Amino acid sequence: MADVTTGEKLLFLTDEQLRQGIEAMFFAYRGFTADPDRILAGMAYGRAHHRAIHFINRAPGTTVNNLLVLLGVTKQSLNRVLRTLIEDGLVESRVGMADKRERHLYLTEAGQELERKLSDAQRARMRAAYRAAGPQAVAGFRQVLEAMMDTEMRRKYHALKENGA
Amino acid sequence: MADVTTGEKLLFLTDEQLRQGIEAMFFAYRGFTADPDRILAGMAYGRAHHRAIHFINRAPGTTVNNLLVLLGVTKQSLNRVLRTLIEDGLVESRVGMADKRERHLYLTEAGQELERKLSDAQRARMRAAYRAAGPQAVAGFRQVLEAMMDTEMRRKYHALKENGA
DNA sequence: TTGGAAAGTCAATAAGACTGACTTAAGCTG
DNA sequence: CAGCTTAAGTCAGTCTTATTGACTTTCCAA
Repeated sequence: MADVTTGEKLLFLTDEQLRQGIEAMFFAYRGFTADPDRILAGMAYGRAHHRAIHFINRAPGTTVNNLLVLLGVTKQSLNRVLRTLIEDGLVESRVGMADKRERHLYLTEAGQELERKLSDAQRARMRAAYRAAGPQAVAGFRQVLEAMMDTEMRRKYHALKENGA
Repeated sequence: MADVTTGEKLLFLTDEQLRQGIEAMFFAYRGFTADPDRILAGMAYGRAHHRAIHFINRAPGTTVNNLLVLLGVTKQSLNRVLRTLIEDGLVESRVGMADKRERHLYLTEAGQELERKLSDAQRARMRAAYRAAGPQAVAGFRQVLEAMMDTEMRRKYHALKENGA
């Protein structure tokens, strides 16, 4: 019976429990993106723009290459998004001081305003979920999510936390 | 100071904490979909096919309309995916007994085999994350995810659980 | 000074989604 | 029975986000 691990652990590692976790992730992620998606639907922007804006706000001065890796997209993909954001005056691209090949990205006033609008909506939902579930649940939530990341992404996640802390 | 809620709750409801939660969701979801995506990349299928297969397996005999709402896509979108799956012999579509307008969807042997392959990979990651985080964390994880869903989706999530339990 | 890295661009392609319009078949209801 | 509604399926066109591949410009560094 207790061939793999303790009885307590066996209880929640059944296929059924794991499937429920998978479905919870699926449905929750839909909720997670729903509010920003709604806001962006009106403008000429999509989820890709939101992600770029989020991470530029989070790590101001980040380079294009940095952002590329963080978002997990190709240069060409990001460039299209970035170009419209720069043209529309939401993002500023400054030539690097030390290395002039690099471009450092910053949100303009207008960019920060949109960022606030988007993240306000997303944080409101997050806050409600956190409140409903309680502090202990939140700690567990964070632990499981972190364990679910690829090693490389976990590294980047922590790097961002240092930044914002 | 304690104007909104208790001190204990204030601690983890700072903007910074919420932002970290948002980023954790983003990075974890990437990990969550990475394994099935890799498997499907070789074949002519994508994430949309995976989702259809998952839910048909989960609720065998479900109707097209049911699946539509569950996945949150349009009829035309689902139909393209479903058509290829039926053509390739992974999904079977049976005319309804009670209502002949309805089509009930089932996985064939081949469909079940692919489902197993995909969900094995996804469950392996889930299992590893659950093990690493521990039982208490898992309970919290589930609570927060559930609180994050839209009401309608939470209803559907519970309906599926009844089904599979 | 030359090789390689960072950024940017052009072109072609694909998956996955959308709207809108329309057909077919079948159920329901007055 | 006639007529409205519902479930499914299809055709056509569009959009966003992503891809690969090829190429240029700029510039750092050995």
